[in-house]
Amino acid sequence: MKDAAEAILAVVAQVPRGKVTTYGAVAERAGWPRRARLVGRVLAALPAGSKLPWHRVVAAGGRIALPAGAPARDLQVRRLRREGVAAPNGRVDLHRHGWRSPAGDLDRWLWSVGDEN
DNA sequence: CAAATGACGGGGT
DNA sequence: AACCCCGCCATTT
Repeated sequence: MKDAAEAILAVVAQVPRGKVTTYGAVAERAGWPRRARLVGRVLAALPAGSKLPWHRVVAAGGRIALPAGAPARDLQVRRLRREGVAAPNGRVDLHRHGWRSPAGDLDRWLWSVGDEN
């Protein structure tokens, strides 16, 4: 599973400031569809002073996944806030801050490939 | 070895 | 919107 962790961390590292993505989306982009939980475990194992923007990863629907009361949760919310991403009620608006990979969307790609007919 | 446990997700009530 | 339930699966009990 070590390779998976590597791919996941690589994806998280790409999430730009002021944008957020979801566990499921990260898993998908990392090449491990439906393994959102794995993403959660990998991030949970992150060393204390990691430089990765783990705070830009939220649960489906924009929910902050960390349990209420967890110190890391507050840190995440503060960091997001500092980047201009508000999280009222422990929620971020994905329509507004959701990360759309720059012009390389998977759906778009799937459509443009099979048009050689 | 069986059961519980999550930084998850989606569908149903 | 708030829950509940179930599928998911490596780890921990």
